[in-house]
Amino acid sequence: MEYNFRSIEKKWQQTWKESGVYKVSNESSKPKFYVLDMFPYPSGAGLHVGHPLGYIASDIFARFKRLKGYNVLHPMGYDAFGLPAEQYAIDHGVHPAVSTEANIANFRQQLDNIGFCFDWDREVRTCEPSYYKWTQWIFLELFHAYFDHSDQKAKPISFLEKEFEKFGSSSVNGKRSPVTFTAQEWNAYDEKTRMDILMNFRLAYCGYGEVNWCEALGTVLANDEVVNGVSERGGHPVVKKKLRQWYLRITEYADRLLEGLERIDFSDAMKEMQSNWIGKSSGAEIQFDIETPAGDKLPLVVYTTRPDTIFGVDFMVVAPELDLVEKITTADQKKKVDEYLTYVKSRSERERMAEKKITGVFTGAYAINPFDGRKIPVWASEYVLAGYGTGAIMAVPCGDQRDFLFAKHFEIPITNIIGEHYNGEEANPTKEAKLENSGFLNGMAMREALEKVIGEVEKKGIGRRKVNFKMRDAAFSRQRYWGEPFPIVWQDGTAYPLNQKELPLILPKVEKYGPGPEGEGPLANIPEWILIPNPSPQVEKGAARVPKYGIKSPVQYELAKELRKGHTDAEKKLWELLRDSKLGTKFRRQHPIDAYIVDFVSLQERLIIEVDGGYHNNSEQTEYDNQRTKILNEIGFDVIRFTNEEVLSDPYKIKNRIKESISRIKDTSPLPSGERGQGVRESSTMPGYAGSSWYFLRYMDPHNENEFCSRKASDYWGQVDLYIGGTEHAVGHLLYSRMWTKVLYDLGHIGHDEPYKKLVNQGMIQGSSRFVYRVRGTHQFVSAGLKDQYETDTLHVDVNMVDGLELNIDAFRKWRNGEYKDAELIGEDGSISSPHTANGEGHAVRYLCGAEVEKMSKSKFNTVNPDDLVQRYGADTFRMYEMFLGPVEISKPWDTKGIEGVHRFLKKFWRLFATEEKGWIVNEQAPTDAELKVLHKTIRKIGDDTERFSFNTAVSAFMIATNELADLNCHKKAILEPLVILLTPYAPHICEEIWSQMGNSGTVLDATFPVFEEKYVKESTKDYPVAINGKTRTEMTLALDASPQEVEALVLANEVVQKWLEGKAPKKVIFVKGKMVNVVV
RNA sequence: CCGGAUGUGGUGAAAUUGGUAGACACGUCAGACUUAGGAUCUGAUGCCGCAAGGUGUGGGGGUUCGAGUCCCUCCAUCCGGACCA
Repeated sequence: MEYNFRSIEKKWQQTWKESGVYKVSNESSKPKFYVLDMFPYPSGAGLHVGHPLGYIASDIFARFKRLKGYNVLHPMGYDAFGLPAEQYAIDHGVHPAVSTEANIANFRQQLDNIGFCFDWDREVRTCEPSYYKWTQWIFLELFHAYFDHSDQKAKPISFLEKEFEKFGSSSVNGKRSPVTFTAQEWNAYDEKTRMDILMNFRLAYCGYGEVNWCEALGTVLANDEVVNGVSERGGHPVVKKKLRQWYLRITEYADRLLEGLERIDFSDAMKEMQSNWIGKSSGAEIQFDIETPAGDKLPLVVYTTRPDTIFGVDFMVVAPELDLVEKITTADQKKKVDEYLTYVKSRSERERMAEKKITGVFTGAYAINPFDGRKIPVWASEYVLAGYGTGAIMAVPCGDQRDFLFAKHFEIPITNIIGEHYNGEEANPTKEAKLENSGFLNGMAMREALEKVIGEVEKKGIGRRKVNFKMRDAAFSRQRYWGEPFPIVWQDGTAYPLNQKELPLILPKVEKYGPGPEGEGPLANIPEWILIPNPSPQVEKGAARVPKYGIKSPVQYELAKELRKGHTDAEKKLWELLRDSKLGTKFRRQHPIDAYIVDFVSLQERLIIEVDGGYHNNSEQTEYDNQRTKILNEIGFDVIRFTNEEVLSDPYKIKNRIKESISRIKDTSPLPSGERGQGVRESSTMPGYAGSSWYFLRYMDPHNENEFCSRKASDYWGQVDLYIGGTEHAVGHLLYSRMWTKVLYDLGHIGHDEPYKKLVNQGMIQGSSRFVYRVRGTHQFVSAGLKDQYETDTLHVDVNMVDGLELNIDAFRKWRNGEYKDAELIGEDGSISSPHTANGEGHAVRYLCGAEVEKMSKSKFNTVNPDDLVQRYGADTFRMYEMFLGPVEISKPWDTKGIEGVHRFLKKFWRLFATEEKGWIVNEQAPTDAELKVLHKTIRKIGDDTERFSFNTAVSAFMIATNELADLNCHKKAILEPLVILLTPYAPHICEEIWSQMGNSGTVLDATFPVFEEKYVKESTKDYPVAINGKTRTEMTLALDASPQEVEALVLANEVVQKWLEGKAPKKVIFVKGKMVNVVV
C-alpha cells in the first residue's frame, strides 16, 4: 500500500461533500467558536499561493477547535460587488453578474481542491438580492438613526423628532442643527424643512462636500482609497470636487471606536494604525480678533493643541480656501493675495504633496493676541488645510517646525518662549520647558500652563476646550453600477427612504456602464428605473433561477406570453375586481417580474396575485409554485395565491384579503401617500465596503428571509472569536464593520458591540521573480553571471519554468507560443545552446536566471498556482507546506523547492501505518515508555503551538515525532491513533483515510483530541550544560532532584571543569534547577 | 518627516519566562541500494582551524554569573500615515 494521495483526497472530498460533515448547527450543547476569514473578492485572476495562507490557518484552527469539543462556525463567501468586475464589463462587454459568477465558480473549484471545512450551506454573496436586501435594510437603519451625545449611542431618529416637537432645537440633541427653532416653529414646518433639518443628524446622510473625485474612474473615492493623490486602484489622478454624496457619520463613533480597541485582541500595529486614522487630539479653540481694512472687527477662531504657547504666536495662518481671506485682505495686499489664490487653485492635490514648497502671502491684516494685545500679522498659506480644525492656526515658530520654516522663509521675527530649549536652528516641540516671555505664564511648566490658558480662555469667553479628530465622515456613495442601489427616492430635493417592504431594490440591468449625466452613475442612464413607479426590475430574460422552470430565451419568453393570453374565468373575474375596487394602487396584468410572467402585480406595493388553475395541484407544479414564490419574495414581492374556486365562489373575501395586504404595507410607508410616483431614484450605488461591513452576521443566519440575522442566532454565535486576514484592510473594512456593529448594537439588533474578539494578520506571500538577460538587439540570452559583459535587457520569465535558478531551456523556447523559439542561450560556463543544434551530447547548457523578490502578480510571471502544486503533491502536502514556510503573520517570498521535504514527511508518516511490501502494518502491541513519551511530548507541543498560531513549529513537531517513531520501529495503534487525531487539522485527507483504515466509522473530526499526561514525559535526570564564565564547556547528566550542594560538588569534580579552573577556586557557582550550571572563575 | 514591524547559516526558519544559538526542513557534500537516478535510505553540514581551540544572532555601547531575548544609540529593509496645528 502506497500513499496514493490523489485517490485518497478525491475520495474524502467527495465523502465530506455527500455526508455534509461540515454542516454547522445553531443549536448545540457544546461551547461555540467562530472562526472567520476575510472573504475574497472573486477576481478573474483566480487564486495564487498567497491567497490560501490565511484560509489554511483558519481551517486548521477550526478543525482543531472542533476536535477540542467546540461547535465551530467556519463559513466562506464572496465580496462580489466592486470596481474590477465593472471595469471588465466596460472593457469586454460582459455583464458583471456573469463574470462574477464565472470567477466564483473558479474560486470555489480552487478552494475545494485544498480541502477546507467551510460550511458552504452558509455561503453569502454580497451581490445577491437576498443578501443586499439586508445591506439596504441596514442602510435604512442608519438613515433612520441619529447619535445621541448624552448617551453616546445611536437612537431612532423618531426620538429626536419628539424632542424637537417638545423643545425645539434647544434640546440637547439639537445642538448640531444648522438653524435654531422653537417647538412651535418645528411643528409648523413643512415636511421638506423637517427632513432637511433631520438630515444633519442621520447616521447615513446626504450632503455636499469636497470629495475625492477620480475622473478616469468616473467616481468618488473614500480617503483610504486614495494613495498619494492617486487612486489606489489604477493609479489615476484624484482631485477635490464638490458633489452631493452620501456619508456615514462615523465621526460620531470616533471615541467609541478608540475605546473599543482596548477591549479587543488586535496587534499593536493594527491598533496603532486605527487610532492614527481616527487621530484624536485635544486642545482648544481660541478666538482672536482681526481688524478689517474697513475698520470693524472680525473673529478668527483657531484650533491648537498647545494653548500654552500663546505668547509665542508670531503670525496667524489661514487656509487659502476660506472666504475670510478676501474679507480681511487690505487694499495694498489685494493684488498679491489674488495672485496667490489663483496659484493655489492651479495646483492639484498631487502637486501639493509631491513638492513641498513653502508658499504663502501676507493679507495685510493683523490679529490681536487676546492676552497681551500684540498685533500679529495674518497670512494665508496652503500648508494650512481648510478641512481640519477651523482652517486657521496660530503659528508658534519656536515650537512647531512648519511654522518655523515658514517664519524663516518669509523673515518673520521669532519670539522665543522656551529659553534654552530653542537653539535658533530648528523648532522644538517640547512640553517640558518652563515658559519665558509669556506674560502671566512666566516660569510656569508648559503642562500646567496648558490647563491654565484653557481656563483663562473659557473665563474670558473667547474659546473652549476642544477635541478634534483627523477622521472624516465616510463617503458612502459611488457613481458606479456594480453595487447596492440606495433605497432612496428623491422628491423635490428631499431624500425619502423606501419602505422596508420594498427591499431589495433590485439592481437593474444596464446596456452601458459609462457614467451618467453630471457626474451621476450609470444608473442615471435608465430613465425607466430612475423614474418611479418602478417598471419592474429589468432582469435578464432567461436568467430564471429555478433551473427547470425558468424561461430560457427571449423567444421562449414571447411564446409564454402568447400562451397565457387565453384567460380563465377566474382570472377575468379577478381582473375586474382589481380594476374596479378602490384599492388605491394600479395593478398590471401578465407582467414580467424577474424571469417570470405573473398574473397580476402592483409594482407600487410590490404585491403579486396569482390565480392557480386545477393543474396546480400536481406535485411538480406545487414545487414550482413554491420555488417561484420564494424567489419573488427574495426580490421583495409579496405573493398571494388564490385558486380558481376561491375567486369564483367568494370574490368579496378575496378583495378584502388584498385590501388587507395593501393596508399593511401602507401603514409602514414613510412616503406621504399621493406623492409617490413623482420622484427619482438615487442613482449612486454603495461602495465596496457596504456589503463587507456586516457579512459576519449574515453567516450566522444566512437563509433568514425576515431579518438580517435573528437575535437568537447572533446571541448564540456572538463575536467572531478568531478573524484572519491581511493588513490591507486595517483602516477601511475593519473600522467600518466595527462602526456598523456598534450601530446595530445601539439599536438593539445584536448583543455585542465589537465584531471581532481576536484578529490575526497573515503576512503577504511575495513572488520570487526570475529574469533572463537578452543581449540588446539579438536573439542571444546570457546567463546571470555573464550579464555585465554585455549590454542587456532584463526580461521577466515565468518562475514555473525555472528550477531554482536554472532555466528549463526547452520550456523557455516553447513559452508564449514560441516567442523565444529562436533564442540562443549562453550558459554560465560560456557554452551555447542553439535552437538548431542538438545539445543532447556532452553536457547540457546550464543557464542561470537572475532573481528578485517582488509582489506576486501575473504581469511579473512570478505567480504560482496552488492547483498545480495540489495536483503534484496533494492538498495535505500543500497545506502543511504553506504553514511550514514560517509564522503566518510574517511576509515571505514563495519558494516551491521546500515542498519536497513536507511531502517526504507525509510519505514517511504513511509508512508508519502501511508499506508497499507488507501492506497494513499497524499492530495492537502495548506501547513502550519511549513511545509514550514521544506521543505525549507531541500532544503537548501540537496543542500549545496550534493554540498560539505557531503552525510552522507544529509541522516540525510532527516531523520530529514521525522520525522518532520510525527510529523506534513503532507501528502500534495505541500510539499512532492519537497521533492521527493530532495531525487531522493539518492534513485532513490522509488522516481520514488512516482513521477509516483503522476500522473507525464516521469522520475523524468527531474524535476527541488526545489528552496530554505529564507522567509519560517526566524525566528523572537532565543533561545540564555546564558553563565556565558563561561559556558552555561541557555537559553533565545530573539527577533532577539533586541538591545545589550535590550539584556543585559533582560539577567541580568534573575533569573538564577542573581543566578550566586551572587549579583556582571558583568565585561562585550558579545553579538553576532544570536549566544550567555556570561556574564563575 | 512621523509611527509600527523586522534584521539569526548558502535558503525558509527555531529558541514560549534572560539560561546548551541554529530545532525542523530546503540546498550542498559523502556514502548505501541500484542497469540508471531528479526514487529511497544513512551520515556530515554556521564561520575560521589539521586539531586544541577561537568566533558567531545588522553595527557600536551598556545591565547581568549569563543577552538573539532587557536598556541606549546608530544602520538597513518592509509596511502604514503623512503639511492634522
